Amino acid sequence: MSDILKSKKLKVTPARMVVLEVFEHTEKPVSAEEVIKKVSKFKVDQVTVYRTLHSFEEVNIIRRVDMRKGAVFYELASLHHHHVICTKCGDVEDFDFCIGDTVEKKIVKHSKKFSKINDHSLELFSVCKPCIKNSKK
Amino acid sequence: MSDILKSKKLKVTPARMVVLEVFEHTEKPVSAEEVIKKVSKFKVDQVTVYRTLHSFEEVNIIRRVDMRKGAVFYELASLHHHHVICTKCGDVEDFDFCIGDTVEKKIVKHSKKFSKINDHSLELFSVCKPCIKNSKK
DNA sequence: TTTTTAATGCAAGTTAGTTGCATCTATGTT
DNA sequence: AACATAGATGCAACTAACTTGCATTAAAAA
Repeated sequence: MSDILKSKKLKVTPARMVVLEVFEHTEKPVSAEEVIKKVSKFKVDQVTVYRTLHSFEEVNIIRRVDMRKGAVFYELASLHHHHVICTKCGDVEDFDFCIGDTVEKKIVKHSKKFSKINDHSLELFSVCKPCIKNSKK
Repeated sequence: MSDILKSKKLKVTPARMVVLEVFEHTEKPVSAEEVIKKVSKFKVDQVTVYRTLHSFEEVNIIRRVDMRKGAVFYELASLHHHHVICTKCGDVEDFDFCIGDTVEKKIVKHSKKFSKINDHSLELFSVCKPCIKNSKK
Protein backbone atom coordinates (compact mmCIF):
# COMPACT_ATOMS: atom_id res chain seq x y z
CA MET A 1 0.00 0.00 0.00
CA SER A 2 2.76 2.42 0.95
CA ASP A 3 4.95 0.86 -1.74
CA ILE A 4 3.61 3.17 -4.38
CA LEU A 5 4.74 6.16 -2.32
CA LYS A 6 8.17 4.70 -1.66
CA SER A 7 8.64 3.86 -5.32
CA LYS A 8 7.95 7.50 -6.14
CA LYS A 9 10.40 8.71 -3.48
CA LEU A 10 7.67 10.36 -1.45
CA LYS A 11 7.78 10.15 2.33
CA VAL A 12 5.18 7.81 3.72
CA THR A 13 2.98 9.91 5.98
CA PRO A 14 -0.47 9.35 7.46
CA ALA A 15 -1.94 12.19 5.40
CA ARG A 16 -0.70 10.72 2.16
CA MET A 17 -1.90 7.27 3.07
CA VAL A 18 -5.46 8.37 3.73
CA VAL A 19 -5.58 10.44 0.55
CA LEU A 20 -4.38 7.42 -1.38
CA GLU A 21 -7.10 5.33 0.22
CA VAL A 22 -9.74 7.75 -0.95
CA PHE A 23 -8.70 7.17 -4.53
CA GLU A 24 -8.52 3.43 -4.10
CA HIS A 25 -12.06 3.30 -2.80
CA THR A 26 -13.73 5.60 -5.27
CA GLU A 27 -15.19 4.83 -8.65
CA LYS A 28 -15.60 8.31 -10.01
CA PRO A 29 -13.13 11.13 -10.39
CA VAL A 30 -13.01 13.17 -7.17
CA SER A 31 -12.50 16.86 -6.51
CA ALA A 32 -10.16 18.31 -3.89
CA GLU A 33 -13.25 19.30 -1.93
CA GLU A 34 -14.47 15.71 -1.72
CA VAL A 35 -11.08 14.46 -0.65
CA ILE A 36 -10.94 17.15 2.02
CA LYS A 37 -14.33 16.06 3.33
CA LYS A 38 -13.41 12.40 3.40
CA VAL A 39 -10.09 12.81 5.20
CA SER A 40 -11.29 15.42 7.68
CA LYS A 41 -12.05 12.76 10.28
CA PHE A 42 -8.33 11.98 10.29
CA LYS A 43 -7.51 15.60 11.09
CA VAL A 44 -5.82 16.30 7.80
CA ASP A 45 -5.79 19.97 6.92
CA GLN A 46 -7.15 21.07 3.56
CA VAL A 47 -3.86 22.72 2.65
CA THR A 48 -2.18 19.37 3.08
CA VAL A 49 -4.75 17.81 0.78
CA TYR A 50 -4.05 20.36 -1.94
CA ARG A 51 -0.33 19.84 -1.58
CA THR A 52 -0.72 16.07 -1.56
CA LEU A 53 -2.79 16.16 -4.73
CA HIS A 54 -0.13 18.26 -6.39
CA SER A 55 2.67 15.94 -5.47
CA PHE A 56 0.66 12.86 -6.46
CA GLU A 57 -0.04 14.48 -9.79
CA GLU A 58 3.59 15.38 -10.27
CA VAL A 59 4.80 11.82 -9.80
CA ASN A 60 1.93 10.47 -11.83
CA ILE A 61 -0.02 8.64 -9.14
CA ILE A 62 -3.15 10.54 -10.10
CA ARG A 63 -4.22 12.46 -13.16
CA ARG A 64 -6.57 15.36 -13.71
CA VAL A 65 -9.94 14.87 -15.26
CA ASP A 66 -11.68 17.90 -16.72
CA MET A 67 -15.29 17.63 -15.63
CA ARG A 68 -16.18 21.11 -16.86
CA LYS A 69 -16.96 22.17 -13.33
CA GLY A 70 -15.37 24.97 -11.32
CA ALA A 71 -12.96 22.62 -9.61
CA VAL A 72 -10.29 20.16 -10.69
CA PHE A 73 -11.06 16.45 -10.43
CA TYR A 74 -8.60 13.57 -10.17
CA GLU A 75 -8.47 9.83 -10.59
CA LEU A 76 -5.78 7.17 -10.25
CA ALA A 77 -3.35 7.44 -13.14
CA SER A 78 -3.18 3.67 -13.30
CA LEU A 79 -6.70 3.53 -14.71
CA HIS A 80 -6.59 3.31 -18.47
CA HIS A 81 -10.02 4.29 -19.57
CA HIS A 82 -12.01 7.32 -20.56
CA HIS A 83 -15.23 9.00 -19.50
CA VAL A 84 -18.52 10.17 -20.84
CA ILE A 85 -19.70 13.00 -18.64
CA CYS A 86 -23.21 14.37 -18.37
CA THR A 87 -23.01 18.15 -18.58
CA LYS A 88 -26.29 18.50 -16.68
CA CYS A 89 -25.88 16.28 -13.61
CA GLY A 90 -22.19 15.39 -13.76
CA ASP A 91 -22.82 11.67 -13.87
CA VAL A 92 -19.92 9.71 -15.32
CA GLU A 93 -19.74 6.53 -17.34
CA ASP A 94 -16.38 4.86 -17.87
CA PHE A 95 -15.52 2.92 -20.93
CA ASP A 96 -12.75 0.46 -20.90
CA PHE A 97 -10.73 1.13 -23.92
CA CYS A 98 -7.95 3.63 -24.25
CA ILE A 99 -7.05 5.38 -27.45
CA GLY A 100 -3.73 6.42 -25.99
CA ASP A 101 -1.21 4.18 -27.72
CA THR A 102 -2.56 4.55 -31.22
CA VAL A 103 -2.87 8.31 -31.04
CA GLU A 104 0.45 8.84 -29.31
CA LYS A 105 2.36 6.95 -31.99
CA LYS A 106 0.65 8.94 -34.69
CA ILE A 107 1.46 12.23 -32.98
CA VAL A 108 5.07 11.52 -32.21
CA LYS A 109 5.68 10.61 -35.83
CA HIS A 110 4.43 14.01 -37.06
CA SER A 111 5.37 16.35 -34.25
CA LYS A 112 8.09 18.93 -34.47
CA LYS A 113 8.08 20.07 -30.87
CA PHE A 114 7.52 16.82 -28.99
CA SER A 115 9.41 13.54 -29.10
CA LYS A 116 7.18 11.61 -26.75
CA ILE A 117 3.86 11.86 -24.92
CA ASN A 118 3.63 11.62 -21.14
CA ASP A 119 -0.10 11.53 -20.58
CA HIS A 120 -3.37 12.29 -22.24
CA SER A 121 -6.96 12.92 -21.39
CA LEU A 122 -10.04 12.17 -23.41
CA GLU A 123 -13.41 13.16 -22.11
CA LEU A 124 -16.69 12.96 -23.96
CA PHE A 125 -19.58 15.22 -23.05
CA SER A 126 -23.29 14.70 -23.44
CA VAL A 127 -26.56 14.76 -21.57
CA CYS A 128 -27.60 11.46 -20.01
CA LYS A 129 -30.95 9.81 -20.70
CA PRO A 130 -32.49 10.67 -17.28
CA CYS A 131 -31.55 14.33 -17.70
CA ILE A 132 -33.05 14.46 -21.19
CA LYS A 133 -36.26 13.02 -19.77
CA ASN A 134 -36.36 15.60 -16.99
CA SER A 135 -35.79 18.55 -19.29
CA LYS A 136 -38.73 17.50 -21.46
CA LYS A 137 -41.18 17.81 -18.60
CA MET B 1 -19.52 37.66 -39.17
CA SER B 2 -22.59 38.33 -37.04
CA ASP B 3 -24.38 35.49 -38.81
CA ILE B 4 -23.03 32.94 -36.38
CA LEU B 5 -24.63 34.85 -33.50
CA LYS B 6 -27.94 35.22 -35.30
CA SER B 7 -28.02 31.56 -36.18
CA LYS B 8 -27.60 30.75 -32.49
CA LYS B 9 -30.36 33.19 -31.52
CA LEU B 10 -27.99 35.42 -29.61
CA LYS B 11 -28.40 39.15 -29.82
CA VAL B 12 -25.72 40.79 -31.89
CA THR B 13 -23.97 43.22 -29.56
CA PRO B 14 -20.62 45.03 -29.78
CA ALA B 15 -19.28 43.06 -26.82
CA ARG B 16 -20.07 39.74 -28.43
CA MET B 17 -18.62 40.81 -31.74
CA VAL B 18 -15.26 41.76 -30.29
CA VAL B 19 -15.05 38.58 -28.24
CA LEU B 20 -15.79 36.58 -31.38
CA GLU B 21 -13.04 38.45 -33.19
CA VAL B 22 -10.55 37.50 -30.53
CA PHE B 23 -11.20 33.84 -31.23
CA GLU B 24 -11.07 34.31 -34.97
CA HIS B 25 -7.68 35.95 -34.75
CA THR B 26 -6.01 33.59 -32.34
CA GLU B 27 -4.17 30.37 -33.00
CA LYS B 28 -3.96 29.00 -29.51
CA PRO B 29 -6.65 28.36 -26.92
CA VAL B 30 -7.23 31.53 -24.89
CA SER B 31 -8.16 32.09 -21.27
CA ALA B 32 -10.86 34.47 -20.04
CA GLU B 33 -8.06 36.68 -18.73
CA GLU B 34 -6.55 37.04 -22.18
CA VAL B 35 -9.89 37.82 -23.74
CA ILE B 36 -10.51 40.44 -21.05
CA LYS B 37 -7.17 42.05 -21.80
CA LYS B 38 -7.76 42.10 -25.55
CA VAL B 39 -11.24 43.59 -25.43
CA SER B 40 -10.52 46.13 -22.70
CA LYS B 41 -9.74 48.82 -25.29
CA PHE B 42 -13.35 48.50 -26.41
CA LYS B 43 -14.57 49.18 -22.87
CA VAL B 44 -16.03 45.73 -22.35
CA ASP B 45 -16.34 44.80 -18.70
CA GLN B 46 -14.79 41.56 -17.50
CA VAL B 47 -18.10 40.34 -16.18
CA THR B 48 -19.50 40.66 -19.66
CA VAL B 49 -16.60 38.63 -20.99
CA TYR B 50 -17.27 35.81 -18.53
CA ARG B 51 -20.95 35.85 -19.40
CA THR B 52 -20.20 35.95 -23.11
CA LEU B 53 -17.88 32.98 -22.84
CA HIS B 54 -20.56 31.06 -21.01
CA SER B 55 -23.21 31.74 -23.59
CA PHE B 56 -20.84 30.99 -26.46
CA GLU B 57 -19.98 27.72 -24.79
CA GLU B 58 -23.62 26.90 -24.25
CA VAL B 59 -24.54 27.32 -27.90
CA ASN B 60 -21.38 25.58 -28.98
CA ILE B 61 -19.54 28.45 -30.62
CA ILE B 62 -16.52 27.76 -28.43
CA ARG B 63 -15.33 24.77 -26.44
CA ARG B 64 -13.22 24.40 -23.36
CA VAL B 65 -9.67 23.17 -23.53
CA ASP B 66 -8.11 21.85 -20.37
CA MET B 67 -4.59 23.27 -20.30
CA ARG B 68 -3.92 22.05 -16.76
CA LYS B 69 -3.56 25.62 -15.64
CA GLY B 70 -5.56 27.40 -12.98
CA ALA B 71 -7.92 28.92 -15.50
CA VAL B 72 -10.24 27.66 -18.20
CA PHE B 73 -9.17 28.05 -21.83
CA TYR B 74 -11.38 28.12 -24.91
CA GLU B 75 -11.13 27.76 -28.67
CA LEU B 76 -13.58 27.88 -31.55
CA ALA B 77 -15.74 24.78 -31.52
CA SER B 78 -15.55 24.67 -35.30
CA LEU B 79 -11.92 23.59 -35.11
CA HIS B 80 -11.69 19.84 -35.37
CA HIS B 81 -8.28 19.03 -34.09
CA HIS B 82 -6.47 18.18 -30.88
CA HIS B 83 -3.53 19.51 -28.92
CA VAL B 84 -0.25 18.44 -27.46
CA ILE B 85 0.48 20.71 -24.53
CA CYS B 86 3.82 21.27 -22.85
CA THR B 87 3.31 20.99 -19.10
CA LYS B 88 6.36 23.18 -18.45
CA CYS B 89 5.87 26.20 -20.68
CA GLY B 90 2.30 25.74 -21.89
CA ASP B 91 3.25 25.74 -25.56
CA VAL B 92 0.69 24.05 -27.77
CA GLU B 93 0.97 22.07 -30.97
CA ASP B 94 -2.16 21.26 -32.93
CA PHE B 95 -2.58 18.17 -34.97
CA ASP B 96 -5.10 17.98 -37.65
CA PHE B 97 -6.93 14.80 -37.18
CA CYS B 98 -9.87 14.21 -34.92
CA ILE B 99 -10.66 10.94 -33.24
CA GLY B 100 -14.18 12.07 -32.55
CA ASP B 101 -16.30 10.15 -35.00
CA THR B 102 -14.70 6.79 -34.50
CA VAL B 103 -14.74 6.93 -30.75
CA GLU B 104 -18.23 8.37 -30.50
CA LYS B 105 -19.71 5.56 -32.55
CA LYS B 106 -17.94 2.99 -30.41
CA ILE B 107 -19.19 4.59 -27.21
CA VAL B 108 -22.77 5.05 -28.22
CA LYS B 109 -22.97 1.40 -29.18
CA HIS B 110 -21.91 0.25 -25.70
CA SER B 111 -23.29 2.94 -23.45
CA LYS B 112 -26.20 2.44 -21.10
CA LYS B 113 -26.62 6.03 -19.96
CA PHE B 114 -25.96 7.97 -23.15
CA SER B 115 -27.53 7.73 -26.56
CA LYS B 116 -25.37 10.29 -28.31
CA ILE B 117 -22.26 12.39 -27.75
CA ASN B 118 -22.35 16.18 -27.97
CA ASP B 119 -18.68 17.07 -27.72
CA HIS B 120 -15.35 15.69 -26.70
CA SER B 121 -11.92 16.87 -25.74
CA LEU B 122 -8.64 15.12 -26.24
CA GLU B 123 -5.49 16.68 -24.94
CA LEU B 124 -2.04 15.14 -24.85
CA PHE B 125 0.54 16.27 -22.34
CA SER B 126 4.30 16.21 -22.53
CA VAL B 127 7.38 18.38 -22.17
CA CYS B 128 8.57 20.06 -25.37
CA LYS B 129 12.10 19.69 -26.71
CA PRO B 130 13.24 23.22 -25.70
CA CYS B 131 12.03 22.67 -22.13
CA ILE B 132 13.81 19.34 -21.90
CA LYS B 133 17.02 21.03 -23.03
CA ASN B 134 16.63 23.78 -20.46
CA SER B 135 16.01 21.42 -17.57
CA LYS B 136 19.21 19.55 -18.34
CA LYS B 137 21.38 22.61 -17.82
C1' DT C 1 20.41 8.75 18.25
C1' DT C 2 21.31 12.53 15.87
C1' DT C 3 20.84 15.17 11.86
C1' DT C 4 18.82 16.41 7.79
C1' DT C 5 15.25 17.04 4.73
C1' DA C 6 10.72 17.24 3.79
C1' DA C 7 5.68 17.43 5.38
C1' DT C 8 2.19 19.65 8.09
C1' DG C 9 -1.05 23.10 10.23
C1' DC C 10 -2.60 27.56 10.83
C1' DA C 11 -3.56 32.20 9.28
C1' DA C 12 -3.66 35.19 5.79
C1' DG C 13 -3.67 36.22 0.96
C1' DT C 14 -4.70 35.74 -4.04
C1' DT C 15 -6.94 34.41 -8.28
C1' DA C 16 -10.69 33.24 -11.00
C1' DG C 17 -15.12 33.51 -11.43
C1' DT C 18 -20.18 34.80 -9.76
C1' DT C 19 -24.39 37.38 -8.21
C1' DG C 20 -27.66 41.21 -7.52
C1' DC C 21 -29.42 44.97 -9.28
C1' DA C 22 -30.21 49.19 -11.81
C1' DT C 23 -29.68 50.71 -16.49
C1' DC C 24 -29.43 50.24 -21.22
C1' DT C 25 -29.87 48.28 -26.00
C1' DA C 26 -31.06 45.00 -29.78
C1' DT C 27 -34.75 43.32 -31.94
C1' DG C 28 -39.59 42.05 -32.71
C1' DT C 29 -44.25 44.47 -33.00
C1' DT C 30 -47.43 47.94 -34.15
C1' DA D 1 -40.51 55.17 -37.26
C1' DA D 2 -41.89 54.71 -32.41
C1' DC D 3 -42.74 51.45 -28.89
C1' DA D 4 -42.42 47.45 -26.02
C1' DT D 5 -39.80 43.98 -24.04
C1' DA D 6 -36.61 40.33 -23.43
C1' DG D 7 -32.27 40.08 -22.82
C1' DA D 8 -27.38 42.28 -22.32
C1' DT D 9 -24.31 45.22 -19.76
C1' DG D 10 -21.59 47.61 -16.01
C1' DC D 11 -20.52 48.28 -11.41
C1' DA D 12 -19.79 46.77 -6.76
C1' DA D 13 -19.78 43.33 -3.73
C1' DC D 14 -19.21 38.56 -2.96
C1' DT D 15 -17.74 33.52 -3.07
C1' DA D 16 -15.12 29.46 -4.22
C1' DA D 17 -10.99 27.33 -5.00
C1' DC D 18 -6.67 27.39 -4.31
C1' DT D 19 -1.83 29.35 -2.65
C1' DT D 20 1.89 31.27 0.29
C1' DG D 21 4.73 32.17 4.39
C1' DC D 22 6.32 30.59 8.31
C1' DA D 23 6.93 28.19 12.59
C1' DT D 24 6.53 23.35 14.08
C1' DT D 25 6.83 18.48 13.59
C1' DA D 26 7.75 14.03 11.68
C1' DA D 27 10.09 10.68 8.39
C1' DA D 28 14.12 8.72 6.85
C1' DA D 29 19.16 9.00 6.14
C1' DA D 30 23.59 9.02 8.50
